[in-house]
Amino acid sequence: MNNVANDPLTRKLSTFVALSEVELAVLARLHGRCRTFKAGRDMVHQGQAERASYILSAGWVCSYKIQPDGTRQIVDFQVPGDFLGLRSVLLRTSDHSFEPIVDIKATEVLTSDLLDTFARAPRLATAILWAASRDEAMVVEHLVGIGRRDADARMAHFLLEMGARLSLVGLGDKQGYDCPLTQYHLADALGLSAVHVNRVLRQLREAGLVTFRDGHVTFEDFDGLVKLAEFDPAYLDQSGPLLK
Amino acid sequence: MNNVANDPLTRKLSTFVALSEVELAVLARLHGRCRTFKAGRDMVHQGQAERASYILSAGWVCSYKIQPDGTRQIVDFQVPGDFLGLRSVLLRTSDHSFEPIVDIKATEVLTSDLLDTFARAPRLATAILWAASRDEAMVVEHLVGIGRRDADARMAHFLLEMGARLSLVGLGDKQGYDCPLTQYHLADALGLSAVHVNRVLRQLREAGLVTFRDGHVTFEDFDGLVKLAEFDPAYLDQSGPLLK
DNA sequence: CGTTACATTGAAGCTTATCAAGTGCAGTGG
DNA sequence: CCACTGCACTTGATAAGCTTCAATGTAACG
Repeated sequence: MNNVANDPLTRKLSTFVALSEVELAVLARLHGRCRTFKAGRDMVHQGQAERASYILSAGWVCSYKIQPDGTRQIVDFQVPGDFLGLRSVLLRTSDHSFEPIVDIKATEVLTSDLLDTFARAPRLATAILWAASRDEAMVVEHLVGIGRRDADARMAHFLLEMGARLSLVGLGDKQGYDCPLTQYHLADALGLSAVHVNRVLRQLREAGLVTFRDGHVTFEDFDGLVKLAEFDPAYLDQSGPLLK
Repeated sequence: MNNVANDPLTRKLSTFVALSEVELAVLARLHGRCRTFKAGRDMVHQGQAERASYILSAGWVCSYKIQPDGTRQIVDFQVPGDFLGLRSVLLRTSDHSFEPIVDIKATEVLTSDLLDTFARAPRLATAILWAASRDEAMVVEHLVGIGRRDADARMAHFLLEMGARLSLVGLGDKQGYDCPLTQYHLADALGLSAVHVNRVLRQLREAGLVTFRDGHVTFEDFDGLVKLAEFDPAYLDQSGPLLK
């Protein structure tokens, strides 16, 4: 369980409520077996009945759905401190798949332990539900982006959101962040073709707004990007440490 | 609180777990003041800090987000038995707005009562979390539709989903259902223009699949529509009473 | 009976997809 | 060490799908 205070989930939940020693201990006990997963190999498969969820401690994961015609829609990315599969523990089958984008570390959380926590540490439970609500708000914002923003704004918004999320756990700032995604991941997430993703990235780069290259996102003109994307981070509910 | 057993929410939750007398009583007590809202007048406004959520007992509501440029994305529709604003009770501000599509009836649920219920009736709490998980799964499927389905399949999928959801609370079947939406609602929900919605509806009608007219959806060729939409209702997690 | 809200249709044009070809680079095995 | 392979990225040409603009139709309502 190592140093709980510096664990990314603890860090994230602490922006919502200050947790007591006791609550931190309950949270620590929630962390089960620590497992590693290889990049590219699915952890959970669509349609599979899954009894546990995970807390991601290192690396990036994406959750996605495959269509019968083979096209893929990435629903969300998970970064350190995020839950994996929290939504589907209560559903009879997982409605989506998880793919580690790089080699990752995650600890298992048993559904029974989770429900126990709800009865025994209500404040912690509230914090976990807050995180889940925030996750859903991100999916909603993603939906809005795909439905109503053009490709440029969509990309800009996405890059800004990931920056804000990563900065919350200390993995990014207003300069930029490390990002292991390929242009294919971006395409599957944003509902675009990989070819078009390439063109959009070029435009943003040539406009001097942002550079996506060699696994790193560099913000060249942060405010300009915010304006293009009409990015309002209210939905992330992290009024404190936004991008510094 | 009238006849709880026939209340649409009770009916919905019962497809997940059989609730005991005691749990039904707690659920009944959760229902606060019954209120009515006029069609078209917003109930909750984006950015507003909201302390309560609602249980919808009659009528249709949509939840949506407005973009700075004025375009609107409808995130989901709520029908009788659905919660309203459950996701945002824990967030500091509501991240979206609610508009009643017709005159509706809804009962208020206080956040404090809700959290109490979690501690006092764990099985009921699980059922409520199940409903919330299912709502999120619907948003995810909506995201997939907008990102990866063409306009025809998107429309077909939407009409089928609403049919399945309504049949769960006894308001629809394999023949069709009453639907108070305008083509503008459909456009805002599906990420299309109203003009294109009109054309798509015409195509589906002329192909002998569905008719959307005068506030009523009529399935003319249910299986054909399922095939076109590649509709797999697994995500709705309502294995029992799907469309009859 | 004019007004308003919703539905319908045509025409033109833009955004994005698809197809096709080619570059650059890291890893692998001879 | 070098050819070979595979993957990610890049670019151009063409075309589809959908939007926008504009006009018209239709039913309900005060």
